[in-house]
Amino acid sequence: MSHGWNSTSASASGGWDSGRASNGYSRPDRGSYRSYDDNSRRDRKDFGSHSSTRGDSYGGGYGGGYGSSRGGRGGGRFSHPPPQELVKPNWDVQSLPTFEKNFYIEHPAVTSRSEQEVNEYRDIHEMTIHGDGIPNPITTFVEAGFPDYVMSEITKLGFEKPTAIQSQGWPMALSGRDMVGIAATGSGKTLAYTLPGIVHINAQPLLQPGDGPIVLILAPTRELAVQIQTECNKYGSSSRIRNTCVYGGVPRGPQIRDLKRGVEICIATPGRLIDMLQMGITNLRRVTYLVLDEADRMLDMGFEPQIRKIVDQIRPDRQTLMWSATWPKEVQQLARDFLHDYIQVNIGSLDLAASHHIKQIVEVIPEADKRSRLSRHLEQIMNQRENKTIIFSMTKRNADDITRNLRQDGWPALAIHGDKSQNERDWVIDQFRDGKSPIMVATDVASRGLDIKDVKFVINYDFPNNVEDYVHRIGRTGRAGASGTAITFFTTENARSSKDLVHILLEAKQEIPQALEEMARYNSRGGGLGRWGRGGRGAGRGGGRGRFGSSGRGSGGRGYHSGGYGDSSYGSSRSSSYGGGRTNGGGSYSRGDRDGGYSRYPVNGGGGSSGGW
DNA sequence: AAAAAAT
Repeated sequence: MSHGWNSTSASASGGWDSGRASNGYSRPDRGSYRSYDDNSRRDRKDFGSHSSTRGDSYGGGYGGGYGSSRGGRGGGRFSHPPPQELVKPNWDVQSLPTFEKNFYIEHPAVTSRSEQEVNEYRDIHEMTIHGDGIPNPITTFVEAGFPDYVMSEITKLGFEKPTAIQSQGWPMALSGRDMVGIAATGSGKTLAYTLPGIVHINAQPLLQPGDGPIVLILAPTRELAVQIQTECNKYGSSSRIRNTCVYGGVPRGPQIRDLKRGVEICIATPGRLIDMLQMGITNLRRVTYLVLDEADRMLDMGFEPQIRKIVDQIRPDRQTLMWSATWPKEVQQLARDFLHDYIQVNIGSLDLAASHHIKQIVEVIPEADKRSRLSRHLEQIMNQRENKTIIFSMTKRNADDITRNLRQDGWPALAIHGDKSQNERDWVIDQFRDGKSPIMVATDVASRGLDIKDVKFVINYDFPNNVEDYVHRIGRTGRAGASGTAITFFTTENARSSKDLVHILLEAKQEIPQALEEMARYNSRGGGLGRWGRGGRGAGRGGGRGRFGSSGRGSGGRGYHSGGYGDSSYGSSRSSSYGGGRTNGGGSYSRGDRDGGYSRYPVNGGGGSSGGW
């Protein structure tokens, strides 16, 4: 192919053969990846300035056969050849340049830890591991042995301890092994793979003209991709690691410019990346660290063909890290196809609602009552100090309708869904994240992966199509061990999900409204555990239950107090007192002054927030 | 019947 895909022609065009010696890079002894830190940073800085003067000077260096058609303008906007189908290269691993991927030097404190101590630590953090040769978890940042420039960022951000997924995931990832991590978003997953990624990058040859990224991170939604980029920016900047985020819905230009200038990290949603590859804007020949984030979601969204197409373009001896919130057999298959001899860590019980700290309230009501019921809930919620709320609807249209109604009623609500421009989507997320607008109405675009702090309430205005989505939606609250409340409107239309929902509530030891129980009893669909626990999707515990978690820890003991867990407000009394005609818990909210911002909400809970329910 | 994602 003209792409120079086979390694011979690739190295001829300079893409592969970036020769360490020639660019001044030399890897220090295996002693520690800490020690080459200074050296490589200096190099990167130098390169940085070189890169900024690049202009159109190295146009000819890459793209093989494309050179001539680009009319001599390096970044020419209209000079790309027509897209070409991607062909899977005939990988000959032997002839590819070698690369380093094992950087892990175990800290003495970690080495000296007894097996019992390690097991105890894993136990406390609800961690299960699968596979051979899994390194011990680290328990402090120091034990992870990150280079100083990473450490200083960690210190700067004021984290105290690694999260569970980080403490086990870092040594696994740093050791160069392929790995699977099963953990909810918000568990610190992003850092669990980006920091080792940065270490990986700093051990690779410096960027040469025409090089693609070293680290590729694939994510299912644009919002998630942006979220990941934000993390990368925090830690990559001090080591001059460049990244770009490639996703649809926004102009290609800036992304093309970034890719052509060269990046170490590329975060992408599949479609736009394939677009870029087909246009020959970049290539994946240099990728040696591949991350598939939210793998279950990507499969749910039908991305499998695209993912395969992309992964085909990456050398097979790469390091691959796959992350997922669940472990259904489709994801397992993907792991078998893309990973070699992988090791795995699961955090927490995969059982639903892994979230016993999320209070789940289900209200069986007629469709027509939803609107007024929502208002009442919001009156209560907005009286509280912490009141970030996501309202989920089934359709984009309904999301708009709900938002309009709320705004008419004076609530500061913003909507996000797939028909909004990317600009608006980003803006809405920002407003919501920063707490400038405490109510976000969303479709399932926001049901998974979004990691927004302090979401205290999730309201399922419409019940989702399936219980997996239900679980993911309610998982937007109660993040990182915080408390949260999910309120779900359930109508007779949803009866076919009643059994599944009852099962979830049972498992999470939540109250089950009688009406729901009856529906479940008379509704024959599914039988037994319904979709859950059949070993198929969702909880996907391979063979029945108990593979991770619920049989042992997780389900029973931890921290569930029937009643006043978390916020005092949603106490056990709510089901009886709620709806009894009370419309205003504390009296301080008054209707009618729309457009007044939301400063009218009491800022410190003074409005009697604990009275209502 | 719906949402997301490349246009």
